Amino acid sequence: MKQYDHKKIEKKWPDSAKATTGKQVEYNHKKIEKKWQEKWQQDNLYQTSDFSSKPKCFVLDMFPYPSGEGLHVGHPKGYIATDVYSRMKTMQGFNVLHPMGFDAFGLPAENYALKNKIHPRVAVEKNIARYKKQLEMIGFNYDWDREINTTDPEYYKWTQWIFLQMFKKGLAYESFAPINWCPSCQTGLANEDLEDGRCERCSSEIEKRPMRQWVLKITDYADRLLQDLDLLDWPKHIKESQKNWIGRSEGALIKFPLIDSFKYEVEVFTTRPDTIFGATFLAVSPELAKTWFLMNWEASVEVKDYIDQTLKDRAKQTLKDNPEKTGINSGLLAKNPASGENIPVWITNYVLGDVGTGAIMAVPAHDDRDFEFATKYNLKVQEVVIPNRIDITNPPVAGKKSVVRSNVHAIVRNSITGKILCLNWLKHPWVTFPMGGVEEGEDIESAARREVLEETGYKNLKLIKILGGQVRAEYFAAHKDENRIAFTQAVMFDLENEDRDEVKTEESEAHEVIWLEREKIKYPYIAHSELNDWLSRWDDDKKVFIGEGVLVNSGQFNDLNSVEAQEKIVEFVGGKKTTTYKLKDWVFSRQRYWGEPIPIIHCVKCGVVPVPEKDLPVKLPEVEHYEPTGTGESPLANITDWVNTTCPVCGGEAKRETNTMPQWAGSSWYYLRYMDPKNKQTLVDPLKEKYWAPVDVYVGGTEHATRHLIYARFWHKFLYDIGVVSTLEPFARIGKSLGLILGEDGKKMSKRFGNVVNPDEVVALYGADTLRVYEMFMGPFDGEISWSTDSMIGSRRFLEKVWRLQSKIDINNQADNAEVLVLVHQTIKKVGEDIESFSFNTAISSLMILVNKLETLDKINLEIYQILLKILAPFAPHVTEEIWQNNNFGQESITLSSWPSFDGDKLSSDEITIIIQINGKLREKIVVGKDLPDGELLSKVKTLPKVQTALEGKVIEKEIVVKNRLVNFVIV
RNA sequence: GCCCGGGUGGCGGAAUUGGUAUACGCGCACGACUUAAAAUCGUGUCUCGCAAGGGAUGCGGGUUCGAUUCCCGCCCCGGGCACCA
Repeated sequence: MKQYDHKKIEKKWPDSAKATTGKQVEYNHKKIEKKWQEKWQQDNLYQTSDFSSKPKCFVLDMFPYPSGEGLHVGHPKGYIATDVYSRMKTMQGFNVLHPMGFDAFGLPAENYALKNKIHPRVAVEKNIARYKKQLEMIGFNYDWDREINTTDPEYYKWTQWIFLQMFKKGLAYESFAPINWCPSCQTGLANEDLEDGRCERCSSEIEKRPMRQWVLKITDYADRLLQDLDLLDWPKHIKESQKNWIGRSEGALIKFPLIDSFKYEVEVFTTRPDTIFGATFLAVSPELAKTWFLMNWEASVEVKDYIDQTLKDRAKQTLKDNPEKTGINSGLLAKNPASGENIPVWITNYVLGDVGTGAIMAVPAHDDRDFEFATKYNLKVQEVVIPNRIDITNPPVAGKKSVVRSNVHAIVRNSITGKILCLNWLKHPWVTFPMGGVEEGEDIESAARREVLEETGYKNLKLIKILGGQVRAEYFAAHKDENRIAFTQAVMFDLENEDRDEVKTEESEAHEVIWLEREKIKYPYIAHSELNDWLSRWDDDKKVFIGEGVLVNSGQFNDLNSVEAQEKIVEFVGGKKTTTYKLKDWVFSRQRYWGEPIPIIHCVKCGVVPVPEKDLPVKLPEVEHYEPTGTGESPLANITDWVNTTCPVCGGEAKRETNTMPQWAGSSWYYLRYMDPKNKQTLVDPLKEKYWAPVDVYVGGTEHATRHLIYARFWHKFLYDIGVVSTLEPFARIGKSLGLILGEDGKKMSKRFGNVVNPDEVVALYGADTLRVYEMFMGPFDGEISWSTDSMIGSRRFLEKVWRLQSKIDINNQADNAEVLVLVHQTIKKVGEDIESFSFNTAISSLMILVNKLETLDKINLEIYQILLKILAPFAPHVTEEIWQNNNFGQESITLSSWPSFDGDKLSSDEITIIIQINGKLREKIVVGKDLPDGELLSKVKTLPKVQTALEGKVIEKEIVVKNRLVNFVIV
């Protein structure tokens, strides 16, 4: 394959290229881009003013975490998108806020500093400077006066302030429960920081460690976080992730009293109260069982040992493991509040202490895990819900009497041919298995054998298996003129030999015996609506029915639909409808140096005391050593000057809290600070907040779907509750999530794979405008796409074409080319709509189509060329600015010009191409005037030679005309 | 296992209130310019067929005058959750 020689391309744009009057100047991005970037800066072109008569638009990027490696070409993709979007919005007359800042606290920065033996503060400053330089090269329209940095004490003062407000409301609390501990990062982590039971940063296996932690009560907001997703214009998959993460499940709390001298009621949480009659034992977590010791439960030694051992194993086991289910009979009996039966209480490792109530009612017939356990320990399995099928080909007929029957289906297989024995009914359009009613006192297998013998004469059958429990079905039995409600079981046999008795005449007159291939055995060809149930049980022995159905063996609730029965049963057993969540409170302290100090003081006398607001910020002390201690204490604990303080309440001896906040603290509210970045009195001025909030468009990667985006929503809702912000949600819209740019090899761009492409090189080679156009054109914004420096040439060629069109401008050209005019209006419309919907790739494609068209003309109307420049400007601000100003198209920057509008009447031309189809196949095209009446169109079309040949000697059954689009002749 | 999203040329991809499938770009081939090459410009580029015409949007059915688009059943890929009761 031929490779472009980039060095040679570069020679084409030497730095020395000079403008010559009257002559075409070469497009030299090196000269143009730097010049305009400096000029824009000088003119404060991108300074945003608070308040304006214009409508506001807040466009936000997820701010970067400045790593030591600098930017690769994947990073700017999202920034380019918001830049394009915000530039268009500015031209459309909005007062746009498009800020940038840096999120720099946390482990990556600290680890980088440790590795390179420089102080994190110094490292962060250096990295930020590098990032800013790289960003500036691409020509973004940020208002750098509003830059923020989460590690700036003037910023984190307010992060600490929010924490204090939460503390005051009881939403920040100390916990001593076991938490996730990363032995490599030497810190506790939140649930959100894990990936498959490993540390999301370093992939170490996580241990459970009991230790003192600050925790934020995000669970108080679980329901609102879930509900208010409906208010958001976000991509489906992000909402979906949040939904899954919050993990709401509705069910009921039901009490099972113990029948024992140990008086206690075991409360269980279940999502399936309808199955309670099938609850044949209770399964209790060892964590819960252990608490019973405190209530004077006299357990046997074996039981105590089991509990201790299981708890020990659990501490060691990684979160991902699904160990073999074990358990022990506690010796206790509980009363099933629905059936009244006494059922055993088992202590098991498959019930978790921190989910629900730590105990479940086990329904082995309708839950895979309970079934597995019951099978292992030989516990009773009681079926209480069965599938309910209505025969759609033979539905019950209204007004006919209904008969309830107990039925059997016999599935007989010829063990040599594999074919299945069926009956072809002679007076009805049915094919069925041998079948019939089960007689009083008859077992299911005998009934099946009897039916096979009576109906087909075969007598030597070997039982293979009974296909699970009953299935309820409703159908109309035409041969008996009655509706049936049949409770049916199926029995499978192998035919041992062909020995066969004579069958009665009435049977042989009703149906003939046929043998069918297994592939033929499908509903509705086989007229049993239960068939799919049989088929799914056919090869699969373990069959637990977890679906919706009809209740059986459930006393007064029999025959009820299982979903409808839920509420009634909860009421019957005195249970309580309730809701649980997977979301856990946010473990908020880290035992590391580089984070916001938690503004709390521990006083010997007064206990936990918040730092008074006037003393904020609690600054991170300057230290020599900031390595993690590994003891579960933060490195700050060793800085005695800093740690030792006086209690703000009693003035006595006190120590500062030494844990720091997690990386996600600063980013949970940063968008608010952009509205008012320098305010010393308050987090954000309420008037400014009211003006700018909410963020109109937010852009960033999917990896933040369940952390940053949940945390920020949580903090925002809290700030709403205490009156700091005025909107329910922080980010109204996430247009599309940002798809990664992979390396040319299809792998994630990383130093490790040696596939990193640096934007500096690419900008030097092709220019920032080409980079911007290319990244937007590569593919759909939310798609994951491999980088290709070779493919960039297309975007460069496009900009060069635009550049060359300058020579064709003709002020006297009257723009009377109707075709071009239509295209221009279509392009204005499409580019505007596509940028709005983040479909940048198709916006550029339509710009290319316009440019290709203009290139075919000898002269270009000035106005049309200006329109082209304007709608291209958001993508390629430098080159369009250069052309704009060089030709004196305006006194000011093209950025300050207004977005062109399109004329709805000019979106289609007066001449329309109509396609002509014969039987739906394209046969001919014709150009006619717009809105030509159907009759005229048809007669015109029929004169076309191709149409005439096609229609010759044929009868036209139908003529379909779709206005301004097509004619279709249906012929025989 | 449950829940989302997706499958279209050699490649990135376009087109869905059902109406010309493969826009735009890359690549490739040929041609023009050039001593030559690069760049640039032009032409061609789903597939079978000389043509007429046929076939193709993961697979199999269905609805329709007409299906990439809607319905049913599968297969595969990506993602979220997961002993969550």
